[in-house]
Amino acid sequence: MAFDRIDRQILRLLQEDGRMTNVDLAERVGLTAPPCLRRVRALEEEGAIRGYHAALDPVTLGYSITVFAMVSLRSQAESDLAAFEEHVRAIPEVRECHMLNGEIDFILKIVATDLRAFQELLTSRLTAAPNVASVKTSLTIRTAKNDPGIPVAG
Amino acid sequence: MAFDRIDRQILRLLQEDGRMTNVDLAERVGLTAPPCLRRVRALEEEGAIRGYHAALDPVTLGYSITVFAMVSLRSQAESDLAAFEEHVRAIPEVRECHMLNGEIDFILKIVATDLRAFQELLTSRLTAAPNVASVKTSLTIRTAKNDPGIPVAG
DNA sequence: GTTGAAACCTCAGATCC
DNA sequence: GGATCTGAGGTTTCAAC
Repeated sequence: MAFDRIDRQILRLLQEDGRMTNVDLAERVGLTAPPCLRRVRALEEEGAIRGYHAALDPVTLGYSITVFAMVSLRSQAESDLAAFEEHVRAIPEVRECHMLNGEIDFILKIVATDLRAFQELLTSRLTAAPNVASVKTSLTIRTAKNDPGIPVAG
Repeated sequence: MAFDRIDRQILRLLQEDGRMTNVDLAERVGLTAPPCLRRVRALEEEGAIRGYHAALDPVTLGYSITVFAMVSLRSQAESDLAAFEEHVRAIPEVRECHMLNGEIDFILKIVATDLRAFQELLTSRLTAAPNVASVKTSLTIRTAKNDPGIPVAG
């Protein structure tokens, strides 16, 4: 999987605007439509492009709260780690769950409609989960940067 | 801005698949194409839909490292907070920067191609930034869940 | 093996009801 | 919200480099 300059341009442009038409995209990268479309399909099949998503505005849709939760478990046996991951995967308000090195085991990004809903989620579904030793939460005051994806040169 | 059941369906479907054609979308929500397109345009103009993005695979594109950095500043005066935000906004590897309540001032999500590149970024551009008191970093071992966006009923 | 040209067919967008 | 229409874009086929 080696990406040439045109592939990287395609990836960068589609990361910026996922609904760009193929003819626009082709023009921007200096190709005609058919070879451009073939490259896009190839990038999708190779897994370089995982999907396309509309970015919704949380606040407009009623999700005014974003919280980061640092979770430590009592047991770090693989089966216990996996069980916790499975548990949070089923909670729609938990959008991200990353296992970390160091003192804390997981960091979670959680969204909620308001503080009350978050407290309810925290106490009844997170702190109360099996094997959870401690949960430290931090409310997001404001978000200065929130770019999905990764840097792409080209 | 009140969203009815069809609006929420549209939002949910476009969050799942941002390249769905309007005719597909219309069929799924039980409308014909023109009114469906009018709703989508309205949702875009109201700001409920902020944009569309291809989700790229970090590992395939050479970004094998994801790190969370907890940053504390020496001064929390608004001008100093804003200066720090401006500083990290210009670093492409810093994808997210959220101001938090509590002991730490900011949490950053950072991607890097490898550990060496991350260490370089950390020491030369983050720890060395003006007004930074401490930076604690945690490497992501694995990511159990990473859903962009928010829960949408419908 | 990848590009480009042409054909076809579906979709987006505008208009009107 | 739905029906109709037109022009534009997506997609396939095939020839050429």
